[in-house]
Amino acid sequence: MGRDGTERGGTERGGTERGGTERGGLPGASRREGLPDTQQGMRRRNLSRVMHAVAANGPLSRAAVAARIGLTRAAVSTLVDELIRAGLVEELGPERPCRVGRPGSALAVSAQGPAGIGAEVGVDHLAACVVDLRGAVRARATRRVDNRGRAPGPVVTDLMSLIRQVSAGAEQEGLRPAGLAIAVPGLVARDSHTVVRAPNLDWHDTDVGALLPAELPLVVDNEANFGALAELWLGAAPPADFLHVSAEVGIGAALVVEGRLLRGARGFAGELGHVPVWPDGPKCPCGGRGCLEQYAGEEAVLRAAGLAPGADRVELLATCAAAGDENVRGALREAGAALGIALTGAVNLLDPRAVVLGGALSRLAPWLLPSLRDELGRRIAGPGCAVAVSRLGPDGPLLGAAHAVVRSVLDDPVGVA
Amino acid sequence: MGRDGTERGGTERGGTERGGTERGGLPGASRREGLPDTQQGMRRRNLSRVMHAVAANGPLSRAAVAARIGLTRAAVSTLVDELIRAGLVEELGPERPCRVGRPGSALAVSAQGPAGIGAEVGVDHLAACVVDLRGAVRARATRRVDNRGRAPGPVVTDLMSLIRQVSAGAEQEGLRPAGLAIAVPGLVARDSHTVVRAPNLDWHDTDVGALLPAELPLVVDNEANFGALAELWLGAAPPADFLHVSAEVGIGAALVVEGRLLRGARGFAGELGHVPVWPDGPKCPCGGRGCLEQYAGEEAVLRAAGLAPGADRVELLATCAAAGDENVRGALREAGAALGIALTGAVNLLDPRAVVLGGALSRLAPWLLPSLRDELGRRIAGPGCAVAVSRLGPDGPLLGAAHAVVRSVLDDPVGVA
DNA sequence: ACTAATTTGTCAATCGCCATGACGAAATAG
DNA sequence: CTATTTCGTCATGGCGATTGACAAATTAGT
Repeated sequence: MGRDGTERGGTERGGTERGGTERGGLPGASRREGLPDTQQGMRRRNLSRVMHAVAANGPLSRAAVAARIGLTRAAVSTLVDELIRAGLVEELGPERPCRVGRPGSALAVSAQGPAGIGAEVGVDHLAACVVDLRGAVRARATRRVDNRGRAPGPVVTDLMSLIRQVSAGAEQEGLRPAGLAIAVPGLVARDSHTVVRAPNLDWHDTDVGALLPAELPLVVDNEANFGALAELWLGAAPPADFLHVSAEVGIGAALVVEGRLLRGARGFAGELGHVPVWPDGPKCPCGGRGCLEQYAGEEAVLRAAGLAPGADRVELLATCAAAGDENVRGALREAGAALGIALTGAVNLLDPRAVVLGGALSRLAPWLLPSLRDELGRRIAGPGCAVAVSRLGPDGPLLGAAHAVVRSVLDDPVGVA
Repeated sequence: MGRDGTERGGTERGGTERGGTERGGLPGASRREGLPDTQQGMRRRNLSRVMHAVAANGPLSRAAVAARIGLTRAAVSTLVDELIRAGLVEELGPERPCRVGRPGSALAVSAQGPAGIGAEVGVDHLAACVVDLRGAVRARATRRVDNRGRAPGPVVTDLMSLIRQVSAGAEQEGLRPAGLAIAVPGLVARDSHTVVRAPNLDWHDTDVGALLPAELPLVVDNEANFGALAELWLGAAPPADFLHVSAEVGIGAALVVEGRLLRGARGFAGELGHVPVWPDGPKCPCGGRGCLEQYAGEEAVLRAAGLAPGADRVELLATCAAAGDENVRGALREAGAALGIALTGAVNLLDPRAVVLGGALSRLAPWLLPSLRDELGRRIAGPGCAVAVSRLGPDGPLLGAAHAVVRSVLDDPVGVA
């Protein structure tokens, strides 16, 4: 995939580099006070605005872009020229004249330019996909593997072969991989490629970046985070402030505030699974008692339902519940109630505009929602908070990862001219 | 005819008006996709950077400012000239030469320029103060009044007389009030001056702005929010990510993320007092059961301690506990444990770098902390989270309000002509 | 004491980027 | 066929930061 790899190798893109200035108490420590504002920065931001406008609002003429982002037509012309020369935007030809006046020439983000590669390490599958700048999935591959307790090396090797497969297919279509984002079911240290712990994989302090060939800019993050970003970018009517709850084996949450992900000081935010629900409840491996996972975690629900852990546990639960199994329905009802109690705390604390259930929860939503909404509605004063179910379901994290790369290109189109 | 109307009617684009219409920014300028990036904006941001650098890091020479913010000395020179002409920065004279080379001339933010007025409506007091650009409190006035159940009109009238008193004093010293910020013990709707509800004052949907002469730019916000900002700006070794917990009558929290306050979609974030601790506990006026306030709220603690509500309840608790009253100590121990459980959820969810106890909690911290830390430490896996006590104590909200005005001047120095 | 070295603040010249206003081009309306 | 409207581009200008040079003020070295 290294056709133009050198071109992008130099610059660090994708926002991870920013911020985080150590606010050490010492006066001499904080050297830089934010980055200086120079004309190049202005240019970059305006290029980004053009990209976002064109990417988000279909084909657009230069004049329409200018009106939308508040610059003059002349300025937009030069910006668009630069983007076309960089292969990020292409001219589709004259617009259909529907109003009086000369028709503009339609612009769209390139379908041949850079593309984002998303990958996912699940507990029992691996997946990879390629998404182009327009947001279309151009290639995709999945493989069922039980990764429980498997060493990181072989897992990443397998994943890499999937990645090579999809990116080879994409390159044949003229796409150029611009970055790789990997979703993992575990905690990832902030601004790093290190999986601090992934209980279901039994990984600890694993530097995923060190296991991969350093061909592309890499991002590694929690699957719940990528799932939330997918909901933000691809969801039906996305509010910019919501709490995304997902469950694979553990229960994770991701909070989106003003269109940005809240990661926490160390990157560990979103551990909804270990919020205390019944403080004197059963012991939890985390050290606490009565954590949400003891009531709504996969294992707890299976046990309460009287089912043995099988191959596809979530599907098993769903089919049993759909068939009317009262044990299963009761277990899901209880899980929903526990979720509702934990979410009450979260909603009181964060005032999101909505709570979105993703991942396995979206599959089980029909049986979780009544008791969840009941607890939430009873306990929360005031206007309350909408509870919605994600359309994306289990695809969220993978799509979110690929789109994260695409967004990083939109955010800074001119990595290197 | 319709220059805008035709544009809208003709096209068939699926009007995806982005949700973020109500961006909190001061100037209207709500263009379609964020505001355009023009040279004036660059100038404004760089003026702001100079102001922040000079304000934060003591007297500084132009060269030092340039090195710190990454601009050239020449550019900083013109920026500083403009700030001096505007009366926001003043030249203190030649620096003491400690290194080789020509000594610079020290710059500091003006002590005679604009100043921020902070005011506070407490349940049993009113206060106002004036803070200059250097952060010094230049005037201050407090008055003990029992505001419980008093109508907003008279309360605001009394507060206004305090405000006039301090601002008259400040004007005699050459200060010019640049804005007014009022801290109230209740929920304030986002980007408004309306107190949606303040249970202890018995205010509902009260537009404080309408009760005040519109002399100055006004900000109204929750006292917990201002307290957290005070901690951020004035605290000992302030991390940029922390959870500030304060209690006056209710229990409020404010979350600071990357140096910014998280307000929530409606501005109601931080309702820690109504996080469920024991889901089947006693009923709470909010509608829930077993909310934190039922265990750690002022009333609950007084009841558990066997004390009658008196004049200064917090002080009463503190003196009894200090005297060794076992009933009081036990009540505070229980309250601390409940706080610890609620904070476990919050910390798991948000991963702050620290939890800071402010307001009345800082006074009672010696008796709350042991059980609080115990619960938190037992339940939270991983690196845990520091628990600190605010130095500011009850002064936090008032100082935070005044400083909020000062910060707004630093953030946009030329806006205040 | 005198010179060399270093740092500061400022000035003139230049470059980058966007705004302005005018123009030809391409469509519709009458 | 002409008037009107809108689009894209060009030349010009303004604004803001950079570059490079210089005088001023201080320390270091002999």
